Amino acid sequence: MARRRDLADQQQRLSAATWSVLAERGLPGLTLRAVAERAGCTTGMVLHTFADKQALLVHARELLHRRTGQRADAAQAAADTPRAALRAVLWQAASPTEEKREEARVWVGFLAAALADPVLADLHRSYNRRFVDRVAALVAAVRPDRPPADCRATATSLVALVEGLNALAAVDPATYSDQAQRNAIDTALARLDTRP
Amino acid sequence: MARRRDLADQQQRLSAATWSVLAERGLPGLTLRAVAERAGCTTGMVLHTFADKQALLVHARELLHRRTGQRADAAQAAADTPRAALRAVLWQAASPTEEKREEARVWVGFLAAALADPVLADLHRSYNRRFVDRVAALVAAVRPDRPPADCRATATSLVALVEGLNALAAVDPATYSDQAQRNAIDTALARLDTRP
DNA sequence: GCGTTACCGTAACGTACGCTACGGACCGGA
DNA sequence: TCCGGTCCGTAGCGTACGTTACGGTAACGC
Repeated sequence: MARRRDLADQQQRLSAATWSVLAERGLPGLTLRAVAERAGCTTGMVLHTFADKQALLVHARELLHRRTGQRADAAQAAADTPRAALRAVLWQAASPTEEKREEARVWVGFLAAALADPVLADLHRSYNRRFVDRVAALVAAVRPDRPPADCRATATSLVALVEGLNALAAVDPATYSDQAQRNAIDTALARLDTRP
Repeated sequence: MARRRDLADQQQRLSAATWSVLAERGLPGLTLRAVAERAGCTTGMVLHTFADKQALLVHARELLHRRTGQRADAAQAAADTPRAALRAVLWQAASPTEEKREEARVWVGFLAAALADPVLADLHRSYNRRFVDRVAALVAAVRPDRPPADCRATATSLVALVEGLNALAAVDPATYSDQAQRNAIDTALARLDTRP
């Protein structure tokens, strides 16, 4: 036996480097060389940690999901009412900080990549549906009187609104300012009260 | 003098080929060779018509805007009331047909490209703001009693919802079915009645 | 009809990509 | 201390990209 490495740690660091490059240079700028440079190693090490570029992409996509999922968990747990939880989850999905704008850019990059990569498309669908499920459960908690199908429709609509705000704010933060985003979400949420 | 060519026609045909490749292979698959093959010519002709690849991209982006703009014009003109016009414009922006799904894919591609290309980012902002202006004017026509700032906020929210639906439906048409999209838009529009 | 000129196909250049083969470096065990 | 195996940096392969240079070709004016 000899030299042992922390595989998980390397994967995480390389995923973070991948993400950083994605956010900064966009999808076309995401090359193994750029990732290696950002991570402070060589392409050899990158391809010893991940079998190929697609494996790296998949792992970075999972990392993005984990980050947003954890933040959603935290927002949900910190709220004391279902209504506050729903609002907190949607607000955190919007992008008030620079860090989350970066996430939004990466998200858009992966969305575009999913259009041509079936594996990434599967991941996107899976993660997005999980997000819809989460929101639908919260909507059902806020309005237990509504049929589940209604809650699900409302949830898909809310998710589309939030992701649309995120995507548009990534390119035009002036038009889709933080305040505009929160305003849009709150207005959409107000419908939960006024309708039967 | 000698051989004259129809520059505008060539630009249009090459833009269409660019768009077709974009929709089918995504942004990474958009190469000058692929465009030339799709257009039935060579890369030499492509680069005699457009100075470089970016010029081709810019022209294709303008073409996308022109198509969606024309369809919005038609939808708006065919409606007899402001409310019907607003609904028609938003519905046509959503993607009920395969042709518009293609447009949605191209739109997502250009959105991602805009994250790394300042020129495309400028174009995106310009076109998107024009769309927001159009929707805001329609909202103001439906509810003349509301202050313009309110109409604009509602418009940005509606645009974010529509573009979010488009983007998500491009990758997951099962979850974001045509009916789900129209349902979401109509529900958002219903707010125009119920609120003061 | 013929020369001139605009036009475009051909071919290739330089670059950067994903990926691989190989050899040295490093570390745990004896 | 030395051995053996694991690990990773180096170098380079083949490919495909954007772009360019050049020569052939087709059309217009005279």
